[in-house]
Parts: sequence; structure tokens; C-alpha cells
Amino acid sequence: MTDTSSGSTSNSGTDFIREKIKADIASGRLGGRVQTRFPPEPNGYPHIGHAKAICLNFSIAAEFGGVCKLRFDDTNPETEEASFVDVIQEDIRWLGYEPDEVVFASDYFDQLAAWAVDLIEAGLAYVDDQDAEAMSLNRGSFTEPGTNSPWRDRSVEENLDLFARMRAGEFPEGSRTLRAKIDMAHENMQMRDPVLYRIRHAHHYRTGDAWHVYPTYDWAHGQSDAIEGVTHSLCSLEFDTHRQLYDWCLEHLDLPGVKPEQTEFARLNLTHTVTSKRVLRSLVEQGLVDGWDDPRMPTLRGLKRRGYPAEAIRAFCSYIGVARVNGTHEIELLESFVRTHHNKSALRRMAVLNPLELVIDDWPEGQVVELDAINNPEDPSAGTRKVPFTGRLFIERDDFMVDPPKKFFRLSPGREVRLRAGYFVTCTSFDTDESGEVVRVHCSHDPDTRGGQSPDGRKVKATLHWVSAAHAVDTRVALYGRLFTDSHPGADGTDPLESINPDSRKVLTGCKLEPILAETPGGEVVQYERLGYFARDPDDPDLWHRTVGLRDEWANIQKRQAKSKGRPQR
RNA sequence: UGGCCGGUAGUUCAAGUGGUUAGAACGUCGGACUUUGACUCCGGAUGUUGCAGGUUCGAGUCCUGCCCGGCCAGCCA
Repeated sequence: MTDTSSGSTSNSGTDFIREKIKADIASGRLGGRVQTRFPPEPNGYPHIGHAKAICLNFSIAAEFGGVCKLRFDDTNPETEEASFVDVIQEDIRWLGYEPDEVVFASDYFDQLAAWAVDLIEAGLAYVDDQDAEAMSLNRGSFTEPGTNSPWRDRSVEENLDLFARMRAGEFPEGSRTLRAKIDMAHENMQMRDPVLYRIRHAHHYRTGDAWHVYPTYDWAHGQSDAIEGVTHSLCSLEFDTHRQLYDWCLEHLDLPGVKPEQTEFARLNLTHTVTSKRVLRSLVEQGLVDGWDDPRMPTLRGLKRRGYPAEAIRAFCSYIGVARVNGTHEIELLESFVRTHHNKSALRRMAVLNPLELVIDDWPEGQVVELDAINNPEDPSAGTRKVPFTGRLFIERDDFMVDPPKKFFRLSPGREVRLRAGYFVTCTSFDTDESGEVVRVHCSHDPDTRGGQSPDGRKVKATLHWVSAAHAVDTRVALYGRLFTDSHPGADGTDPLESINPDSRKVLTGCKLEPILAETPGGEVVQYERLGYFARDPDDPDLWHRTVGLRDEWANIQKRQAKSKGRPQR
């Protein structure tokens, strides 16, 4: 089985990235050093996809005794905000990682500009007066070479002057750019004189109004890596074609130390989930969810509120490893990691979601018995608790059937079951309302089975959870289904929002909790026995979220029975 | 349309320099155990390794062609 107790295990033990690092160490290229970085743009909430990159970068640094910094890639003042900087840092720490240092690409703006001047002086960069449209037109296509800009051969002096005036804010936005002079006929489009600087008279959340030009990703990223001493710059597959430019920039600058190298890996996709900032934002803005931390959101904050442990997320990320192929993991796999984790640590409690009254007719009037119940069979040190038992209880509606089908072995007329940690009870009769719905079940009990034991060795086929009616605490419980009905939302080119599941959340009211559950702190996850893992909302003590259900064999049987019923025999 | 990267059970991943019956997990099915139809344990099933050729004693691995998918023509990252 998989080790979920640490974030550094993998199913394969190795992968192409770690292989490369080992080879680099062996060759001595790195001078014995390994350094990675997590470089988010502060323009949104981290989600499960980011978790993969975070885990990868931080765990690789840890495995190789290296360093991993958190670097905010804040080169676009139009979309970035300080608030996201805080959120991202908090979420990384929640996930379980501590950056060796928190740095900002904007800290390097001076150095980056100085290098741009070097490039100009070397005749490798020029100021282009073309607007975006003209530039696009002249870039050519996949099959046709581009056309040189009419401004491509300006003198070094003129370029220097123009760039200085761009920086000084003399020109309107979009009127000029600084471009690398590479090759407008290059087969790699990224190499057709890429833009290094664009004019933006925007307020930057950190540098304020000091700058009127901002570096592009391609100009900032590799050099930031180099400044920090990053050895392995891990990024997602779509930057593959940028690697050539990444290397070009570094090669043409006078850099100390080893040159960082970029390696690409597939980003994480999950079924029934979307990891696009754009789509996540519209979910929030259109009110389709309650916010970035809605328990249905794949954001780290959403998962946290839902009750996903950071440890399980780390184990999952480690397990899936890295690949060069874009794929989609089944969300069930993530859920299985969540179950595995909670199974070991979550306290067992009893809660009835859809209550049905059960009266024990031969129970002594008014008698209350305090029963001992095991807190966690997987962890004896978790001890026991007292649960009050009386003659009037609530059981789950699903646990009683008047006319049970085959393989249903819970309660039905004449049948005996165990009430967990309580007594064996036998159904003697039931009451219905005028519409025929069962409103109450009557039982007799066997006093010798106290604690759920069977002194005479007789067996029952089912053990039910229950809550004493007189002691029950009422609450609301939110049940969640998939946020998207499509396994691959938007994959066929449609708007992912078209496949949003209108029933992704069902809030049950009047749920009955055993009394001790009132003491569970907000944010904590317990197991409601036989039902699943549930997280108490950190802000609303009267709300519980179903993190994930238990594996449910009976549900599978029902599914199969329904299927075979709708199909001709044989 | 050109280039780059890929294509291995239902799914996601493994299979040193070509070397026995291509493995694992999740899912699924069956059984054991059980004071959770959970957990745990045991077992079964599912593959023309995208297709077609070629090299070789031997190809998932190397070569060629084709097919399919992803990415690239932002002054986003």
C-alpha cells in the first residue's frame, strides 16, 4: 500500500526529473547544489494543480538536501494583487512546506533592466515602434517566416535613448516594445524577436509607480532563476517551446555561477474538476459557489474546508509522480488518499442524517444508560467515550425497510440487528402516517447484549448507528456531489460551465448528532460511523461538510440490482 | 498548414544500455474477517504496448512511414 505518512514517497521511486538531477549531481555540473523554486503569479488562489508543483519543487529540494524558494512572478501589474501574495503563502504553509525564502521577481527589476541595456549594447535587442497588430502580422506563421521590423536596425545609441525614455514614461502604452534581436525566420515562434519589455503605466502592488516598463515572463523568469541560483527550473509542458528562449537569454548575459536548466512536466488534471483560474474565477463571480473556499472548489482553501488533510494531498501528489504526458487523474484516487488518511486518525462518532424514530417498547421508562464506545478501532490510544442510550432513538431511514430486497440485511420487521455499542434489538412492528410512510419503528431489546456483545454467540447481519432522541444535537450537514457532471469539463471545446452540476450540494437539516459532537472544534474531521468523514465548518458550528463517503458495498449492490432490473434477463 | 512533445489494462503510471509468462495502484468482480456492508487480508478479470513495415536470434524499447492527442503565430504566465 502507499505510504501516506510522508510526502516524499512515490509509486515509482524515481522519475525523469529526479533521474536528471541525479545525473547532474554525478557530472558535477551543479557543484553539489540543488535548488528549485515555486514561481506563482499572484493573481489567484492556489488549487490542487498548484499543489502538485508545490510538492514537486519542495520535496525535490528536501530529497537532495537543496533549497526551494517561493518566488512571486509579479511581472504583470494589471492582474496581480498583494492579497494573493498572502493567500499563496498561507496555503503553501498549510500544505506543509516552508519556503527557504520568499522572494519577488519585482526585486530584480533593476538588474533585469541593466541586462537589457547590455543586450542593446551588444546589438541583441532593439526598440520596436510597431504596435501589437503590426507585430503580429509580421511574425509570420508556422509555415511562413516573419518579416523584420522596419525598426530592427536602429543604432545602439538610438535604442539606448529610446529604452531610457520608455522607462521614463515618455511614451504611451503599446506604442513601443523592447525586443530581442534573434531571428524572424526561426522555426520556433518564440524565437522570432520576442518582446522583452512592454510599456505599462500601471501601479504595481510592490514597486508602486516607479516603473513604466515591465519585463515579460520570458525575460524575467530565467534570469530570476539565475540570480537566485536555481539549478532546476521545473515548469509545465506548455513552456516547452520557451526553453530555447530561456537558454538564449542566459547565454547572452554575463552570469555568475551555473546556468539553471528548465525541465517541463505535465500539470495535474482531475476528472470532474477544473483547474483553470479563469473558470474558477467565474464560478465565484457568477455565484455558482460560495467563494474561493467553497468546499466544492478545487482550491487548497476549498479542499481544506471540505476536510481534505494536507498530508493526503501531499501523498497523492507524490504518488501520481511526474510525467511528460498530459493526462487526467481520477478524482476517486485523490479521495482514496483522503479516506486512507482519515481512517487512521479520525475519531468515530455516531450521527443520523435522515432520522427515523426507533422505540424500544420493553425499555424501562425513563432509563438512561451510559455506554462505552470505541473512539477509533485503528488507534487504541484514542480510547473510549460515553454515549447515552435510551428507549427512544433515531436510526437512519435507509437502515429500515418494510419489504427488504435480497441482500438487504439491515432492520426490517421480525429481524434482529445490533445497535452499535448498544444492544441487539428486534423489530416488532412499525407505524405509518396517512400516506403510508414509515414514521416509527418498534423494537424489543435483549438486555444481555449490552455493549453490543453476544454472550450466547448468536450473530446478526448488521450493526446500525443510532442517536438517543432525548440527547441528540440537531445540525445541518452538507453533502457534495461532483461540481461538474462531465468527467472532462470543457474538453470538447464547450464551456466547462455548461456541465456544472446543479445538485452539487445538498444541505440536510435536522440531522441528529451524538452529544459529544457538540464539542468537536471547527475545522476538525470525524468519521460518522458507516457514513463517511465529515468536517465541522470552521465558521459555522451548526454546519458539517461531508469530506468523502466511506466505500459503500450496499450502494454498489443497489446499483447493480437497478441495472439488471432495467435489462432483460440473461 | 510547419515545428516540438507524447501514445503501455477502464483510469493514471512502471517496465537500467533491446532479453523469460508487460507490472502496480485506483476502480471493478469474488472470497475471508469484522460490534462500521468501513478497515484489513486473499484471489480473479481486463492489454493485438496507436497502426503498418523494417533491423535483430529476440522490439514496449532501435529505424522508416502513417494515424491520433497536446503545445506553439499575447506587449499573459
